[in-house]
Amino acid sequence: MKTMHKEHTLTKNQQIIFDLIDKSPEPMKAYSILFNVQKKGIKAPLQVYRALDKLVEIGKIHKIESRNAFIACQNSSCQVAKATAFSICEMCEKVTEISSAGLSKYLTNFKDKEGMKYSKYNLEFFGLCKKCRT
Amino acid sequence: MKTMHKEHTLTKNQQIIFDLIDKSPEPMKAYSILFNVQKKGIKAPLQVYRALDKLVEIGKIHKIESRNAFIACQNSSCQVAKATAFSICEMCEKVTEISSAGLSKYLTNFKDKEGMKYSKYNLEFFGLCKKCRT
DNA sequence: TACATAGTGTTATATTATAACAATTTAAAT
DNA sequence: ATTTAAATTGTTATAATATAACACTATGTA
Repeated sequence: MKTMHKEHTLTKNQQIIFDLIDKSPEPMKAYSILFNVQKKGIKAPLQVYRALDKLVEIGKIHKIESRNAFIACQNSSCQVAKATAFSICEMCEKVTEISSAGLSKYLTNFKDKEGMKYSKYNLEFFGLCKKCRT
Repeated sequence: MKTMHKEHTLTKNQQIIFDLIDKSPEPMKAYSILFNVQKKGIKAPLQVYRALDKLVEIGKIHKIESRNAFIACQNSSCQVAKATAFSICEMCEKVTEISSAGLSKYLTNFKDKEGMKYSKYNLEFFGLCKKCRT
């Protein structure tokens, strides 16, 4: 078997939208995506949101909740985990996905006061990126 | 000195909106807040959003980003920290603020690949609450 | 083939949030 | 007490984000 993950063959709309997000250096907002794919025949918000929903579901992209924006996954394990962490620069809005085994181990093993553990989480760190700090 | 924190005396609108959120057993959405305070003379979305912005800024409430909803702070240290963590039940939408010294210590000491540390973060855990698990 | 599931295209609308501007209140500093 | 700056308010309008509903089409699989 080549892989453990189901191969999600993307549909036309999903592929168009994924390609756009994937080559963007920064998170993209839904209506900016819409504007950019109109020449490819995707004309309505719902077409964009449906593709975004699916891409998020299968882990190809993530939503940056505090920014209502979408970024391509940098980390193959997200296809199964739904456990995400990002650093966000409050000056230039640069977003970087964090893939730290230590962090994810700590968070998946974290127990709340009732002893409950969580395999799904989203963590957003805020600060100034290297460039903006200098 | 009684306290280290500046006392933010809330204005009328801020107090009305804080009281409403504080006595709500669940996170409240902006337009639900608006509906509930109209009898008190707050008539426009902007009046609500302005109060919400201020209350978030001074740490009296927090925004649950994945739900676009607001919850009163359960944890006095938020007035200074802006470092928040929540558990969210995906079934009943119950939200609980997590205050764990261990977790906050781990996260504020966490270093990314470039050695960068972050004092501001927001973490949302997802799962099923005690009630919904049974 | 036939059936179920997922995806599409479309119109309309719901929900969340901010812009701009004039007036008023508050805090603090003379 | 008076002046001044900063914050808050009230208001109208509008921007930005997201979903409902419905008819139709494509795809995978039994």
